[in-house]
Amino acid sequence: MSTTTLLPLTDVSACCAPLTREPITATQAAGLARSLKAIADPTRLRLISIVAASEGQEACACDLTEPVGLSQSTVSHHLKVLTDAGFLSRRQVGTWAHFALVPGALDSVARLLTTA
Amino acid sequence: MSTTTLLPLTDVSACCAPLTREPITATQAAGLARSLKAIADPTRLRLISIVAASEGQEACACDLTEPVGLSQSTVSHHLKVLTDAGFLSRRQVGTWAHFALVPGALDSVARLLTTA
DNA sequence: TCTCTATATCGATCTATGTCAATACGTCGC
DNA sequence: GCGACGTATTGACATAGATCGATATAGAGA
Repeated sequence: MSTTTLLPLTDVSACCAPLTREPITATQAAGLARSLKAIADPTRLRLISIVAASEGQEACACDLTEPVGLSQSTVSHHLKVLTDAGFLSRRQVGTWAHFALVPGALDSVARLLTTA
Repeated sequence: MSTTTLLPLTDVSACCAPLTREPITATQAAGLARSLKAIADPTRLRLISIVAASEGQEACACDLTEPVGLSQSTVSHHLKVLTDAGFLSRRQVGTWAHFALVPGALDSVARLLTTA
């Protein structure tokens, strides 16, 4: 797995009709499910939340391990999942890795779930 | 497992601050993750979509098995997951089971993901 | 009551995933 | 170049979850 260079969020937002307008296709469902799976984890939600609440909606990886109370490798894995899914972006600054919220990524998912 | 009488969506919507305002607690993250896990599945998204697009946003279970192309027991299981999570409601009509969208359930999740 | 039909539950299996320890990779300062 | 440090990757393990066939349950009708 891992290096799947896919742009799930792009696909998802390309689909225009909200979930509740008309039956979605299997392909659309798979795409949206992939995005939702990426954020359907307590740790990843907390990571997103911490990043989002940081200065400039960006945080160093070194500041993310301690708050969630998991090992460094596990946090790194979660950050990769979120980055691959298009919710976070990664910026390398010397030895440090900075993660930032991708603007609109969460919103495009939220929009698909909105019935109104 | 199974008969866990919990009201995840109520808990979730009780939490007011959106995900990106300030770091959410582990408990809040767990609750939201549980709701998201319930809809982070292609089949369940399709079931929701079919129900939502039906007359009165309600559909008979008998009409849900064929469209998703899975066994009856699997579809029944998915419907139970969605019902337990508070996204669908179940109404018994004789032998038939009718499932309907719970108004506002998807929206309350969507609202938590919205950054604006 | 008996049977048919619709739905739910059970048991089993296979896959996906969260987690960690250990290790590899890359960058910085000396 | 070398060692220290931050991060990513690998391998292993345990648990959760998706799926199915078989069975149980329950209501409808004859």
